[in-house]
Amino acid sequence: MTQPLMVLADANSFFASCERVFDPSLARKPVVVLSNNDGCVVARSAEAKRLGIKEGTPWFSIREEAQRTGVVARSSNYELYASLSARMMSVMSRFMPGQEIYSIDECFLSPSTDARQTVRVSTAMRKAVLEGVGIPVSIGIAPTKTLAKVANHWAKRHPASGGVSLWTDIEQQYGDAALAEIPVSDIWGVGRRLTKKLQAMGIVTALDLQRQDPVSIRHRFSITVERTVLELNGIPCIAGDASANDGKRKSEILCSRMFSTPITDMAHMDQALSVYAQKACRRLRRQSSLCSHVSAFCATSPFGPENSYQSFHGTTTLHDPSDDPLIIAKAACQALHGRADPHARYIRAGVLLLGLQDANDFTTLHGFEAKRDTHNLGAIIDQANQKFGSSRVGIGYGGIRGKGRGDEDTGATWTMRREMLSGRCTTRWDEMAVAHAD
DNA sequence: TCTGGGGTCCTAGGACCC
DNA sequence: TCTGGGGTCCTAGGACCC
Repeated sequence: MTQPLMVLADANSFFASCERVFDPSLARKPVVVLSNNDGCVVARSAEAKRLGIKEGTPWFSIREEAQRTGVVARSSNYELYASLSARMMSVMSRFMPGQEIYSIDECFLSPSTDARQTVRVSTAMRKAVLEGVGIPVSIGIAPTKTLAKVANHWAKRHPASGGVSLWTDIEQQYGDAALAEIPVSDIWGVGRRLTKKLQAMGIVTALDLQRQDPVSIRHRFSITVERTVLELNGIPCIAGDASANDGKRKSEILCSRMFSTPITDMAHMDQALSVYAQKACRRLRRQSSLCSHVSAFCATSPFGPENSYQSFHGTTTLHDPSDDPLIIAKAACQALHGRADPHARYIRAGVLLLGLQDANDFTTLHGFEAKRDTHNLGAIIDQANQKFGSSRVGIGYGGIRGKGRGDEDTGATWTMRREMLSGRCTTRWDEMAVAHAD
Protein backbone atom coordinates (compact mmCIF):
# COMPACT_ATOMS: atom_id res chain seq x y z
CA MET A 1 0.00 0.00 0.00
CA THR A 2 1.41 3.36 -0.99
CA GLN A 3 1.27 6.28 1.37
CA PRO A 4 -1.89 8.39 1.05
CA LEU A 5 -1.40 11.69 -0.71
CA MET A 6 -2.66 15.25 -0.19
CA VAL A 7 -3.39 17.50 -3.13
CA LEU A 8 -3.40 21.27 -2.73
CA ALA A 9 -4.97 23.28 -5.55
CA ASP A 10 -4.43 27.02 -5.30
CA ALA A 11 -5.43 29.68 -7.84
CA ASN A 12 -2.70 31.85 -9.30
CA SER A 13 -3.15 35.51 -8.23
CA PHE A 14 -6.81 34.69 -7.65
CA PHE A 15 -8.37 38.17 -7.38
CA ALA A 16 -6.34 39.49 -10.29
CA SER A 17 -7.25 36.41 -12.36
CA CYS A 18 -10.95 36.98 -11.57
CA GLU A 19 -10.72 40.55 -12.84
CA ARG A 20 -9.34 39.20 -16.11
CA VAL A 21 -12.09 36.65 -16.69
CA PHE A 22 -14.60 39.27 -17.88
CA ASP A 23 -12.12 41.90 -19.06
CA PRO A 24 -9.77 40.42 -21.64
CA SER A 25 -8.05 43.79 -22.08
CA LEU A 26 -6.27 43.01 -18.80
CA ALA A 27 -4.49 39.98 -20.24
CA ARG A 28 -0.72 40.23 -19.92
CA LYS A 29 -1.03 43.62 -18.20
CA PRO A 30 0.16 44.17 -14.64
CA VAL A 31 -3.00 44.10 -12.50
CA VAL A 32 -3.34 44.81 -8.78
CA VAL A 33 -6.42 44.43 -6.61
CA LEU A 34 -6.81 46.73 -3.61
CA SER A 35 -8.22 46.06 -0.15
CA ASN A 36 -11.36 47.77 1.13
CA ASN A 37 -11.09 51.54 1.15
CA ASP A 38 -8.66 51.07 -1.74
CA GLY A 39 -6.08 50.87 1.05
CA CYS A 40 -3.36 48.47 0.07
CA VAL A 41 -2.45 45.89 -2.53
CA VAL A 42 -3.89 42.46 -1.71
CA ALA A 43 -3.39 40.66 -5.03
CA ARG A 44 -1.01 41.07 -7.96
CA SER A 45 -0.83 39.45 -11.36
CA ALA A 46 2.51 37.86 -12.33
CA GLU A 47 3.36 40.99 -14.34
CA ALA A 48 2.73 43.20 -11.31
CA LYS A 49 4.91 40.95 -9.15
CA ARG A 50 7.66 41.25 -11.72
CA LEU A 51 7.49 45.03 -11.40
CA GLY A 52 8.45 44.54 -7.76
CA ILE A 53 5.09 45.48 -6.24
CA LYS A 54 4.81 43.79 -2.85
CA GLU A 55 1.69 42.47 -1.19
CA GLY A 56 0.39 44.83 1.48
CA THR A 57 1.93 47.94 -0.07
CA PRO A 58 -0.24 51.00 0.60
CA TRP A 59 -1.76 52.06 -2.72
CA PHE A 60 -1.19 55.77 -2.15
CA SER A 61 2.55 55.17 -1.81
CA ILE A 62 2.93 53.60 -5.27
CA ARG A 63 -0.02 55.00 -7.19
CA GLU A 64 1.85 57.51 -9.34
CA GLU A 65 4.67 55.18 -10.19
CA ALA A 66 2.24 52.35 -10.88
CA GLN A 67 0.07 54.37 -13.19
CA ARG A 68 3.12 55.54 -15.09
CA THR A 69 4.21 51.95 -15.69
CA GLY A 70 0.78 50.90 -16.93
CA VAL A 71 -0.43 49.07 -13.82
CA VAL A 72 -4.22 48.64 -13.73
CA ALA A 73 -5.75 48.83 -10.24
CA ARG A 74 -9.13 47.48 -9.20
CA SER A 75 -11.09 47.79 -5.97
CA SER A 76 -11.89 44.41 -4.47
CA ASN A 77 -15.11 42.95 -5.83
CA TYR A 78 -15.84 40.18 -3.35
CA GLU A 79 -19.17 39.32 -4.87
CA LEU A 80 -17.48 38.40 -8.16
CA TYR A 81 -14.64 36.52 -6.44
CA ALA A 82 -17.02 34.50 -4.25
CA SER A 83 -19.04 33.49 -7.28
CA LEU A 84 -16.02 32.40 -9.34
CA SER A 85 -14.61 30.61 -6.29
CA ALA A 86 -17.80 28.56 -5.98
CA ARG A 87 -17.61 27.57 -9.66
CA MET A 88 -13.96 26.61 -9.39
CA MET A 89 -14.53 24.52 -6.24
CA SER A 90 -17.48 22.77 -7.81
CA VAL A 91 -15.47 21.77 -10.89
CA MET A 92 -12.61 20.41 -8.76
CA SER A 93 -14.88 18.45 -6.44
CA ARG A 94 -15.81 16.28 -9.43
CA PHE A 95 -12.24 15.10 -9.95
CA MET A 96 -11.17 13.86 -6.51
CA PRO A 97 -12.80 12.95 -3.18
CA GLY A 98 -12.32 14.64 0.18
CA GLN A 99 -12.43 18.28 -0.86
CA GLU A 100 -11.70 20.62 2.02
CA ILE A 101 -12.14 24.27 1.08
CA TYR A 102 -9.37 26.02 2.92
CA SER A 103 -9.86 29.58 1.66
CA ILE A 104 -11.56 31.46 -1.13
CA ASP A 105 -8.92 30.36 -3.64
CA GLU A 106 -7.55 27.03 -2.46
CA CYS A 107 -8.68 23.58 -1.44
CA PHE A 108 -7.16 20.32 -0.29
CA LEU A 109 -8.25 17.06 -1.91
CA SER A 110 -7.59 13.48 -0.82
CA PRO A 111 -7.02 11.29 -3.88
CA SER A 112 -7.36 7.55 -3.49
CA THR A 113 -5.07 6.87 -6.46
CA ASP A 114 -1.30 6.32 -6.65
CA ALA A 115 1.11 9.14 -7.38
CA ARG A 116 1.25 8.78 -11.16
CA GLN A 117 -2.50 8.58 -11.56
CA THR A 118 -2.94 11.53 -9.17
CA VAL A 119 -0.65 13.62 -11.35
CA ARG A 120 -2.72 12.71 -14.41
CA VAL A 121 -6.03 13.54 -12.72
CA SER A 122 -4.59 16.80 -11.34
CA THR A 123 -3.48 17.84 -14.82
CA ALA A 124 -6.96 17.18 -16.19
CA MET A 125 -8.53 19.04 -13.28
CA ARG A 126 -6.31 22.05 -13.86
CA LYS A 127 -7.31 22.12 -17.52
CA ALA A 128 -11.01 21.87 -16.67
CA VAL A 129 -10.85 24.84 -14.27
CA LEU A 130 -8.90 26.94 -16.75
CA GLU A 131 -11.27 26.21 -19.62
CA GLY A 132 -14.53 26.10 -17.68
CA VAL A 133 -14.05 28.96 -15.24
CA GLY A 134 -11.11 30.89 -16.71
CA ILE A 135 -8.94 30.73 -13.60
CA PRO A 136 -5.41 29.27 -13.67
CA VAL A 137 -4.60 27.05 -10.68
CA SER A 138 -1.39 25.41 -9.48
CA ILE A 139 -1.36 22.01 -7.87
CA GLY A 140 1.01 20.47 -5.32
CA ILE A 141 0.95 16.77 -4.43
CA ALA A 142 2.71 15.38 -1.34
CA PRO A 143 2.29 13.04 1.63
CA THR A 144 1.38 15.92 4.00
CA LYS A 145 -0.41 19.25 3.77
CA THR A 146 2.70 21.24 4.61
CA LEU A 147 4.70 19.52 1.86
CA ALA A 148 1.76 19.90 -0.54
CA LYS A 149 2.06 23.63 0.10
CA VAL A 150 5.77 23.46 -0.67
CA ALA A 151 5.11 21.53 -3.88
CA ASN A 152 2.41 24.02 -4.82
CA HIS A 153 4.84 26.94 -4.50
CA TRP A 154 7.27 24.96 -6.56
CA ALA A 155 4.69 24.54 -9.33
CA LYS A 156 4.04 28.29 -9.28
CA ARG A 157 7.73 29.19 -9.49
CA HIS A 158 8.68 26.62 -12.15
CA PRO A 159 6.59 27.03 -15.32
CA ALA A 160 8.16 23.84 -16.71
CA SER A 161 6.09 21.90 -14.17
CA GLY A 162 2.97 22.69 -16.19
CA GLY A 163 1.31 23.84 -12.99
CA VAL A 164 1.41 20.43 -11.31
CA SER A 165 4.24 19.31 -8.97
CA LEU A 166 4.75 16.00 -7.17
CA TRP A 167 6.90 16.36 -4.06
CA THR A 168 8.63 12.99 -4.38
CA ASP A 169 9.79 13.92 -7.89
CA ILE A 170 11.25 17.18 -6.64
CA GLU A 171 12.95 15.37 -3.77
CA GLN A 172 14.43 12.72 -6.06
CA GLN A 173 15.73 15.24 -8.50
CA TYR A 174 17.17 17.82 -6.10
CA GLY A 175 17.53 16.03 -2.75
CA ASP A 176 18.11 18.33 0.22
CA ALA A 177 18.80 21.24 -2.09
CA ALA A 178 15.06 21.60 -2.69
CA LEU A 179 14.28 22.49 0.94
CA ALA A 180 17.61 24.25 1.43
CA GLU A 181 16.66 26.93 -1.07
CA ILE A 182 13.36 27.76 0.70
CA PRO A 183 13.54 30.36 3.47
CA VAL A 184 11.92 29.11 6.68
CA SER A 185 9.51 32.06 6.53
CA ASP A 186 7.92 30.58 3.37
CA ILE A 187 6.76 27.48 5.22
CA TRP A 188 3.06 27.21 6.06
CA GLY A 189 2.61 27.97 9.74
CA VAL A 190 5.77 30.04 10.12
CA GLY A 191 4.89 33.72 10.41
CA ARG A 192 6.89 36.85 11.11
CA ARG A 193 7.44 36.40 14.84
CA LEU A 194 8.35 32.77 14.60
CA THR A 195 10.77 33.46 11.74
CA LYS A 196 12.70 35.88 13.92
CA LYS A 197 12.97 33.44 16.81
CA LEU A 198 13.96 30.56 14.53
CA GLN A 199 16.57 32.63 12.76
CA ALA A 200 18.08 33.60 16.08
CA MET A 201 18.55 29.88 16.71
CA GLY A 202 20.24 29.43 13.34
CA ILE A 203 17.18 27.87 11.70
CA VAL A 204 17.10 29.77 8.44
CA THR A 205 15.90 27.40 5.72
CA ALA A 206 13.11 24.86 5.45
CA LEU A 207 15.80 22.18 5.56
CA ASP A 208 17.09 23.51 8.91
CA LEU A 209 13.57 23.29 10.30
CA GLN A 210 12.99 19.81 8.91
CA ARG A 211 16.08 18.56 10.79
CA GLN A 212 15.01 19.84 14.21
CA ASP A 213 14.07 17.47 17.00
CA PRO A 214 10.24 17.68 17.18
CA VAL A 215 10.08 17.26 20.96
CA SER A 216 12.49 20.05 21.81
CA ILE A 217 10.74 22.25 19.28
CA ARG A 218 7.47 21.60 21.10
CA HIS A 219 9.00 22.55 24.42
CA ARG A 220 10.57 25.68 23.08
CA PHE A 221 7.59 26.79 20.97
CA SER A 222 4.32 24.90 20.80
CA ILE A 223 2.64 21.83 19.50
CA THR A 224 1.79 23.74 16.31
CA VAL A 225 5.45 24.16 15.36
CA GLU A 226 6.16 20.56 16.29
CA ARG A 227 3.50 19.50 13.80
CA THR A 228 5.14 21.59 11.11
CA VAL A 229 8.47 19.81 11.72
CA LEU A 230 6.78 16.40 11.54
CA GLU A 231 4.89 17.34 8.40
CA LEU A 232 8.11 18.47 6.70
CA ASN A 233 9.36 14.94 7.41
CA GLY A 234 6.40 13.41 5.64
CA ILE A 235 4.40 12.52 8.76
CA PRO A 236 0.83 13.83 8.40
CA CYS A 237 -0.48 15.46 11.57
CA ILE A 238 -2.60 18.40 10.48
CA ALA A 239 -6.17 17.16 10.41
CA GLY A 240 -9.05 18.46 8.39
CA ASP A 241 -11.22 21.12 9.96
CA ALA A 242 -14.41 19.14 9.46
CA SER A 243 -14.64 17.76 12.99
CA ALA A 244 -15.29 20.77 15.20
CA ASN A 245 -17.86 22.74 13.23
CA ASP A 246 -19.44 20.08 11.05
CA GLY A 247 -17.65 21.70 8.19
CA LYS A 248 -19.57 24.93 7.89
CA ARG A 249 -20.55 26.54 11.15
CA LYS A 250 -18.22 29.25 12.48
CA SER A 251 -17.37 29.41 16.14
CA GLU A 252 -17.10 33.18 16.13
CA ILE A 253 -18.30 35.88 13.79
CA LEU A 254 -16.44 39.13 13.25
CA CYS A 255 -17.42 42.18 11.25
CA SER A 256 -14.93 45.02 11.25
CA ARG A 257 -14.00 47.84 8.92
CA MET A 258 -11.68 50.75 8.53
CA PHE A 259 -13.49 54.06 8.04
CA SER A 260 -12.87 56.16 4.96
CA THR A 261 -12.78 59.24 7.20
CA PRO A 262 -12.18 59.04 10.96
CA ILE A 263 -14.99 58.98 13.49
CA THR A 264 -14.53 61.44 16.34
CA ASP A 265 -17.71 61.14 18.38
CA MET A 266 -19.58 58.31 20.01
CA ALA A 267 -22.84 59.01 18.19
CA HIS A 268 -21.24 58.12 14.88
CA MET A 269 -19.41 55.23 16.53
CA ASP A 270 -22.79 53.84 17.60
CA GLN A 271 -24.02 54.13 14.00
CA ALA A 272 -21.07 52.16 12.73
CA LEU A 273 -21.28 49.52 15.47
CA SER A 274 -24.97 49.11 14.80
CA VAL A 275 -24.37 48.55 11.08
CA TYR A 276 -21.59 46.01 11.76
CA ALA A 277 -23.68 44.26 14.42
CA GLN A 278 -26.49 43.83 11.90
CA LYS A 279 -24.12 42.39 9.30
CA ALA A 280 -22.68 39.97 11.86
CA CYS A 281 -26.17 39.10 13.01
CA ARG A 282 -27.24 38.23 9.47
CA ARG A 283 -24.38 35.73 9.25
CA LEU A 284 -25.33 34.39 12.68
CA ARG A 285 -28.88 33.66 11.52
CA ARG A 286 -27.68 32.24 8.22
CA GLN A 287 -25.84 29.49 10.11
CA SER A 288 -28.76 29.22 12.57
CA SER A 289 -26.75 30.02 15.68
CA LEU A 290 -27.32 32.08 18.78
CA CYS A 291 -24.61 34.08 20.52
CA SER A 292 -24.15 34.70 24.21
CA HIS A 293 -21.44 37.38 24.15
CA VAL A 294 -21.10 40.48 22.02
CA SER A 295 -17.71 42.21 21.85
CA ALA A 296 -16.96 45.54 20.26
CA PHE A 297 -13.67 47.31 19.66
CA CYS A 298 -12.40 50.53 18.14
CA ALA A 299 -8.93 51.90 17.46
CA THR A 300 -7.09 54.97 16.28
CA SER A 301 -4.47 54.87 13.54
CA PRO A 302 -1.33 52.86 14.33
CA PHE A 303 0.53 55.13 11.88
CA GLY A 304 0.03 58.36 13.79
CA PRO A 305 2.65 60.07 15.99
CA GLU A 306 4.60 57.97 18.47
CA ASN A 307 2.46 56.69 21.38
CA SER A 308 -0.73 58.09 19.91
CA TYR A 309 -2.22 54.66 19.16
CA GLN A 310 -5.26 53.87 21.27
CA SER A 311 -7.56 50.89 21.17
CA PHE A 312 -10.49 49.89 23.32
CA HIS A 313 -12.61 46.83 23.59
CA GLY A 314 -15.40 45.54 25.76
CA THR A 315 -17.78 42.62 25.95
CA THR A 316 -21.46 42.49 26.85
CA THR A 317 -22.82 39.19 28.14
CA LEU A 318 -26.39 38.64 27.05
CA HIS A 319 -28.84 37.46 29.67
CA ASP A 320 -30.04 34.83 27.24
CA PRO A 321 -28.45 33.71 23.96
CA SER A 322 -29.93 35.61 21.06
CA ASP A 323 -30.01 36.21 17.31
CA ASP A 324 -32.11 39.35 17.53
CA PRO A 325 -30.50 42.28 15.67
CA LEU A 326 -32.04 44.82 18.10
CA ILE A 327 -30.55 43.13 21.15
CA ILE A 328 -27.19 42.49 19.53
CA ALA A 329 -26.79 45.99 18.08
CA LYS A 330 -27.60 47.48 21.46
CA ALA A 331 -25.18 45.15 23.23
CA ALA A 332 -22.40 46.11 20.80
CA CYS A 333 -22.80 49.82 21.56
CA GLN A 334 -23.04 49.11 25.28
CA ALA A 335 -19.79 47.15 25.21
CA LEU A 336 -17.81 50.31 24.44
CA HIS A 337 -19.78 52.85 26.46
CA GLY A 338 -17.72 54.30 29.23
CA ARG A 339 -14.60 52.53 27.98
CA ALA A 340 -13.65 54.27 24.76
CA ASP A 341 -12.14 57.74 24.83
CA PRO A 342 -15.00 59.81 23.36
CA HIS A 343 -12.65 62.37 21.82
CA ALA A 344 -10.18 60.17 19.96
CA ARG A 345 -9.93 59.95 16.15
CA TYR A 346 -11.01 56.40 15.39
CA ILE A 347 -10.15 54.84 12.06
CA ARG A 348 -11.58 51.38 12.62
CA ALA A 349 -14.12 49.48 14.68
CA GLY A 350 -15.65 46.05 14.77
CA VAL A 351 -18.19 43.73 16.36
CA LEU A 352 -17.39 40.16 17.38
CA LEU A 353 -20.06 37.58 18.25
CA LEU A 354 -18.89 34.90 20.70
CA GLY A 355 -20.27 31.96 22.60
CA LEU A 356 -22.02 30.64 19.50
CA GLN A 357 -24.37 27.71 19.83
CA ASP A 358 -26.76 25.89 17.57
CA ALA A 359 -30.18 27.56 17.76
CA ASN A 360 -31.96 24.26 17.11
CA ASP A 361 -30.15 22.49 19.93
CA PHE A 362 -30.73 25.23 22.44
CA THR A 363 -33.00 23.97 25.18
CA THR A 364 -33.44 25.18 28.69
CA LEU A 365 -35.99 25.35 31.47
CA HIS A 366 -39.41 26.73 30.69
CA GLY A 367 -39.30 30.47 31.21
CA PHE A 368 -35.60 30.68 30.33
CA GLU A 369 -35.79 30.30 26.57
CA ALA A 370 -33.35 32.02 24.28
CA LYS A 371 -34.22 35.57 23.35
CA ARG A 372 -34.92 34.69 19.76
CA ASP A 373 -35.69 37.22 17.15
CA THR A 374 -39.33 37.05 18.25
CA HIS A 375 -40.76 39.68 15.93
CA ASN A 376 -38.92 38.00 13.11
CA LEU A 377 -37.40 41.39 12.52
CA GLY A 378 -34.07 40.03 11.34
CA ALA A 379 -35.69 37.67 8.87
CA ILE A 380 -37.95 40.42 7.54
CA ILE A 381 -35.00 42.77 7.06
CA ASP A 382 -33.10 40.00 5.29
CA GLN A 383 -36.01 39.37 2.94
CA ALA A 384 -36.52 43.04 2.16
CA ASN A 385 -32.85 43.48 1.37
CA GLN A 386 -32.83 40.40 -0.78
CA LYS A 387 -35.80 41.66 -2.76
CA PHE A 388 -34.97 45.34 -3.10
CA GLY A 389 -31.19 45.35 -2.84
CA SER A 390 -28.94 45.36 0.15
CA SER A 391 -28.88 48.18 2.72
CA ARG A 392 -32.41 49.29 1.78
CA VAL A 393 -33.79 48.41 5.17
CA GLY A 394 -32.12 48.21 8.57
CA ILE A 395 -32.13 49.35 12.14
CA GLY A 396 -31.02 52.90 12.80
CA TYR A 397 -28.40 54.08 10.36
CA GLY A 398 -28.16 50.65 8.78
CA GLY A 399 -31.21 51.37 6.66
CA ILE A 400 -30.08 54.62 5.13
CA ARG A 401 -28.64 54.13 1.72
CA GLY A 402 -26.46 56.62 -0.06
CA LYS A 403 -26.01 57.18 -3.74
CA GLY A 404 -23.06 54.89 -4.32
CA ARG A 405 -23.29 51.46 -5.88
CA GLY A 406 -21.56 49.61 -3.04
CA ASP A 407 -23.65 47.43 -0.79
CA GLU A 408 -21.82 48.89 2.12
CA ASP A 409 -22.82 52.39 1.22
CA THR A 410 -25.17 53.66 3.88
CA GLY A 411 -24.63 57.26 2.92
CA ALA A 412 -22.54 58.04 6.00
CA THR A 413 -19.19 59.76 5.56
CA TRP A 414 -17.29 56.93 7.22
CA THR A 415 -18.32 54.13 4.89
CA MET A 416 -15.72 52.67 2.65
CA ARG A 417 -14.33 53.85 -0.59
CA ARG A 418 -14.24 51.63 -3.67
CA GLU A 419 -13.48 53.82 -6.61
CA MET A 420 -12.24 51.27 -9.12
CA LEU A 421 -14.83 48.55 -8.85
CA SER A 422 -15.44 46.14 -11.71
CA GLY A 423 -18.83 44.69 -12.66
CA ARG A 424 -20.44 41.86 -10.68
CA CYS A 425 -20.85 39.98 -13.95
CA THR A 426 -21.94 36.64 -12.55
CA THR A 427 -24.42 37.78 -9.89
CA ARG A 428 -26.19 40.92 -11.21
CA TRP A 429 -28.26 41.05 -14.36
CA ASP A 430 -27.58 44.73 -14.87
CA GLU A 431 -23.82 44.28 -14.58
CA MET A 432 -23.33 41.39 -16.97
CA ALA A 433 -20.38 41.44 -19.31
CA VAL A 434 -21.15 42.55 -22.86
CA ALA A 435 -19.48 40.92 -25.83
CA HIS A 436 -19.15 42.72 -29.16
CA ALA A 437 -18.72 41.02 -32.53
CA ASP A 438 -17.09 43.28 -35.08
C1' DT B 1 -4.64 63.23 2.94
C1' DC B 2 -4.22 58.06 2.01
C1' DT B 3 -1.94 51.40 5.37
C1' DG B 4 -7.81 45.11 4.74
C1' DG B 5 -11.01 41.73 6.78
C1' DG B 6 -12.34 37.34 8.66
C1' DG B 7 -11.13 33.54 10.87
C1' DT B 8 -8.65 29.43 13.76
C1' DC B 9 -5.78 27.29 17.19
C1' DC B 10 -2.88 27.24 21.26
C1' DT B 11 -1.29 28.62 25.87
C1' DA B 12 -1.15 30.72 30.30
C1' DG B 13 -3.41 32.06 34.13
C1' DG B 14 -7.35 32.76 37.14
C1' DA B 15 -11.67 31.06 39.27
C1' DC B 16 -13.75 27.50 41.22
C1' DC B 17 -14.51 22.78 42.96
C1' DC B 18 -13.52 18.80 45.89
C1' DT C 1 -5.32 30.79 61.84
C1' DC C 2 -3.43 27.55 59.35
C1' DT C 3 -3.85 25.07 54.76
C1' DG C 4 -2.42 20.60 49.51
C1' DG C 5 -3.03 18.96 45.22
C1' DG C 6 -5.46 18.00 41.29
C1' DG C 7 -8.90 18.84 38.12
C1' DT C 8 -12.03 21.59 34.91
C1' DC C 9 -13.65 25.55 32.73
C1' DC C 10 -13.28 30.10 31.01
C1' DT C 11 -10.95 34.11 29.15
C1' DA C 12 -7.40 37.01 27.25
C1' DG C 13 -3.87 37.35 24.31
C1' DG C 14 -0.55 35.79 20.91
C1' DA C 15 0.43 33.82 16.58
C1' DC C 16 -0.81 32.25 12.34
C1' DC C 17 -3.47 31.78 7.83
C1' DC C 18 -5.25 33.77 3.28
